[in-house]
Amino acid sequence: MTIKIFNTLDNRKEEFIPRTSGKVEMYVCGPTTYNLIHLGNARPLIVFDTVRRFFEYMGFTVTYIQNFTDIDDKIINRAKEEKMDALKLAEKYIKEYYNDAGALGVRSANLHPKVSEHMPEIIEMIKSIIDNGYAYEVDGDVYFAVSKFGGYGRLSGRKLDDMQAGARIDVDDRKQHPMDFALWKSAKPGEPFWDSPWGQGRPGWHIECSAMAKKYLGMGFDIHGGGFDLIFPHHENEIAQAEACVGSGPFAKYWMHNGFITVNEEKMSKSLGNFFTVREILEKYDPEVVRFYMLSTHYRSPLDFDDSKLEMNKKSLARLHNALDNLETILKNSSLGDSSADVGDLNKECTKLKGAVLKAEQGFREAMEDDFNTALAVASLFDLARDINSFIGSISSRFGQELPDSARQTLEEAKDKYLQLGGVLGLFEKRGSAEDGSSEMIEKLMDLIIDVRQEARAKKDWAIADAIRNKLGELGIVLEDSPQGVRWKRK
RNA sequence: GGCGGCAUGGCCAAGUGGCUAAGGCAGAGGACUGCAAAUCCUUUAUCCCCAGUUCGAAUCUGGGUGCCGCCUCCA
Repeated sequence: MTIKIFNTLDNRKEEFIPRTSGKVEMYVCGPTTYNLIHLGNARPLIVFDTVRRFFEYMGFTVTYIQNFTDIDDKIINRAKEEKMDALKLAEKYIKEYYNDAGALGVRSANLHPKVSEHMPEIIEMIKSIIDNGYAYEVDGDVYFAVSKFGGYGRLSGRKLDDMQAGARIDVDDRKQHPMDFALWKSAKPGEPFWDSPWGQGRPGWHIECSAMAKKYLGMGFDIHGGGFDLIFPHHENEIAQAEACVGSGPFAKYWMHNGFITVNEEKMSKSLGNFFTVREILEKYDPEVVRFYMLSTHYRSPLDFDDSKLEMNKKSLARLHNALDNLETILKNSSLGDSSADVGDLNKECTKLKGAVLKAEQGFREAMEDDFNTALAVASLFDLARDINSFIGSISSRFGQELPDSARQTLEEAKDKYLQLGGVLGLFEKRGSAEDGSSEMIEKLMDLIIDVRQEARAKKDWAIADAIRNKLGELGIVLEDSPQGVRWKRK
């Protein structure tokens, strides 16, 4: 087993060697909680959640940390608009985060540290950086001196001199170097603040991740992830801060970055009117479709959203679900039959499906081991779906609803593996639906309706049978008379 | 201006030197079915252009064209 990861630090795929055998420690930059999360936020969540699931599938124990930036200019501004306390506002959107992320099948991290709860660590870190000569204070602000830090620019492949030429920002003349960035910002009147050796203020954006990752994972942890746009300056700065604080590196061994999301081929922005929150998308599409779509392309490639692509993926995903439905239908509706007939061919077919299961699992694993190639892994799932469907078709045409024991066992195994592999991608999970007993009642009612219709069909009373099916269709329920039995599902 | 990425069938998307260029969606034909659905089978590409390296390239090199991202506390 060799897992390869494309490491932004060296710009190539590298073999993954964990710091501690059998364990993976990863830190992923979480959202700034000033609004509902949008599609762009959703991609790293889904990508790294999947990375985490794959490591677990491979037997690793994963420690997954994802922060919340709950102190930030955007939060402060928004809080002013809403005449609300900044931290309360952040708290509100953290709750909303769990709602949306959960819908997308993103599991909670082992820890979700917040900036506001790590002031002592952040201040300590800034002090160390100053003591080590990598930062300086000006009028209550503290800046990191990029020219003092030799490795600055390694992650993003930039040189300080090149960046000066193209800098478009107004240069603050209190900075020693135009690229110097704030570690601590003095508070303006009315803004939230914390006491520090440099007066009242709050941390700069970059220092939080360095401080929290270092606290919970220590220097030299395995994987640091985030969106492409964070490479510079955020992650570049994180490295500089952490390594300047400790006096040595590396901060993290593997840096992973997911590609950007566009909507109708354009970057999402409020001014273009193509800015979508996760919640808006989920009003129109099942979260599983969104997740499936995000995983149908390699995580480093750009990904474009529009309705036609989501519709397409909805149909693709339905195919995977149909195979699962086919499995469940035949296992539910069949009784054990006499397997003495045709046993030779049956054994051959069972062996064939078992082989297909193994092949799919191997293909899936190899795809994922190669820098988490989910697009290729999905293909293994489709292959397996086809093999399962073929097997079911062949078996049921031969044995009807009397399923020989060996066939049942083979199907159970295939189903387990199919669910497991889908689960690595976060698919096929049943979520939501409160356990209030109503779903059980619906099941029973549907069984009743189907029985009545089956009686009509037995008498070849197609008018009644079709009327029932059509009426149900109007209610959004689809009936399918498969050879393995009748099944229903919501549209 | 600096740095980086991308260009594969109608659409989406794997593949980075060599068996028949994955998989999905859409389309066509067939099987099954009371019909419908689901399912199965068959079918659709020489990989943006030019030049080169090589026995051999979608895959490497050079040039061209087009698109995109970062350099703005935007994931």
